[in-house]
Amino acid sequence: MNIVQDKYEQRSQRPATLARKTELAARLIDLADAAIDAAGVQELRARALAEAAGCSVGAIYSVFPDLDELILTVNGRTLDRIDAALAAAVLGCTTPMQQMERLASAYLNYAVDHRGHWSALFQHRMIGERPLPGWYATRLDLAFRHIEGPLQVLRPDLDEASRVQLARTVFSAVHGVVELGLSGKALSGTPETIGDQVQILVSAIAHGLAWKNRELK
Amino acid sequence: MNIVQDKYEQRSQRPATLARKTELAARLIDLADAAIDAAGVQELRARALAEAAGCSVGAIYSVFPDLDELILTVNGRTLDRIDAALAAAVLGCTTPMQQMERLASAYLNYAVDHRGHWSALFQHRMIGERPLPGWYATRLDLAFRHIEGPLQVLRPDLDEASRVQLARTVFSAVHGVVELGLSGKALSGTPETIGDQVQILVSAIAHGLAWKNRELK
DNA sequence: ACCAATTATGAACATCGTTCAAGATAAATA
DNA sequence: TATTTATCTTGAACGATGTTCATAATTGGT
Repeated sequence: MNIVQDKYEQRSQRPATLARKTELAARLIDLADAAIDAAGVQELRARALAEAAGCSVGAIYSVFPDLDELILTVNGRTLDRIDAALAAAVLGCTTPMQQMERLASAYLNYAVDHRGHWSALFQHRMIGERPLPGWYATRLDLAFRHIEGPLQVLRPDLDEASRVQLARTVFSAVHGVVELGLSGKALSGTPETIGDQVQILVSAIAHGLAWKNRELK
Repeated sequence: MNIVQDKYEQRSQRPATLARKTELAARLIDLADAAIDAAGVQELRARALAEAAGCSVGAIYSVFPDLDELILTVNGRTLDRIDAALAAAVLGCTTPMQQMERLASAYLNYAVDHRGHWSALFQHRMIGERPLPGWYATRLDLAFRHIEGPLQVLRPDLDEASRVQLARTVFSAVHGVVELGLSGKALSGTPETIGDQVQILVSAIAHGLAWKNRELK
C-alpha cells in the first residue's frame, strides 16, 4: 500500500523521489498520529510537524494536499484501532446483551484512553465541507458491523438493511452518551459515571428491542 | 439584565459609556446569533462582525473578553430556544411514549432547521479547555428537565437523582443519533432517515425502561 | 562534464484573533 | 466657559496559523 502513489500523485516521478515520499508520508502519519493522541487534533501544527519529521513545511504539501487529508488518514488508523478493540471485546461473550455491553464499554474505554484520537474523528468536518472519502465510510461500516451480531439475535425478524441501519443507530446512541459525558456538557464527566449510564442505556435498548421482537411473535 | 455590567465590568464607568456598551453588546449578540445561524460558528469573524455592527474591532473586546465568550452567550440563547421548542412539543401529549417521541422529534427539527446554532453548542470547547460557566449547566438542565416527566411515569421507582441522570442519558443518546446523522458519519444523512432512527431508538429505550419497571414489581 | 527536468526549500502571503499606544471624548474643576 | 484630567475608542500592529511558489538544489540521461 503506497499512500503517495495511490492517492495523490499519478504523474511521472523519479523512482528515488517516490521512495523518499512514501517514507516521508509514513513518518508524517506516525508523527501526526502521536501528536493527535497526545494533545488533540487542534494542537497539530504544520511547522512543528515539519520540524519533528526533519523536513521543510513545503514537503508536507508534496505528500498531502493539506493537513486535513493527513488528519483524515490518521482518523482511518483510529477507526481500525477502534474496530480491533470492538472485535476483541466480544470474544468469549455468548448472550447478545453481554456482547452489546462489552462493545459499548470498549468504545467508551477507547475514547477515554485516547481522547485525542477519538475526538479527531468527530470534531473534524462536522459541517457541510468536503464529503468524506469512500474508504472512510467503509471503515466506519466495519466498526458498526460488530453490533450487528447481537442485533441479529435480538431482532431476527429484521432484514439486513434494517439491521445495518439499526446498528448505526445504536452506535450513535452510545456515542452520544460518551461524547456529552466526556465533554462535560451532560452527565458528571467521570468515566465511571459515563460507564454506568452507557450500561443503563444499552440495557434499556436491548430489552426494548427484545420486547419488540416478543411482541411480534 | 445588563450583560456588560453584570458579567465583565464591575469598575467605575461613565454612565453614557455603560449605556453605549450595553447597546453594543446587544447588537453584537444579535449579529453573531444571525451569523452563526446562517453560516456556522466557524465562519464568525471579528472584523466582519465589527463592520456589521458599525464599530471598531477593539470595541468587541471592550464588551466581551474574547469571541469565545460572545459565542457562549449566543449558545445560551440557543439553549433557551431549544428549551422552548421542547416545552411546546409535549403540549397535549398524554402517554410518556408519545411525549418522548415528540421531544426527540422537536430536538431533531431544531438541529435540522438551525444547524449553525445547534452545532455551535457542541462543536465548541469539546476538549479540556476553560470550564463551562455555571449558567450554562443550569440552562442545559432546564432543557433536560422536559424528559423527566415521561421518565417519572415509566420508572416511578427511581429517586430524583437517578431520574435526572437518566434524563441526561436519554438526551445524550438522541443527540448522538442526530449528530452522527447530520454529520453524515453514520446513517444516510437525510432528515427523514434520521427521524426514523430517532423514533426507533426512543421507542426501544422507552419500552426497555417500562419492561425494567414491570420486572421490578 | 554538462544539461534539462524534476524536486525540495523556506521566506512570503493571506487571514485569523487579539492587543495597546495614541488620539478622541466626556466629566470635573476653576 | 475654558482648562484639566480621567476615561474611552480606535485601528494599525503583533504573533500565529495554513498554504504557496520563486528559487535553489538535485537527479538522471547524454
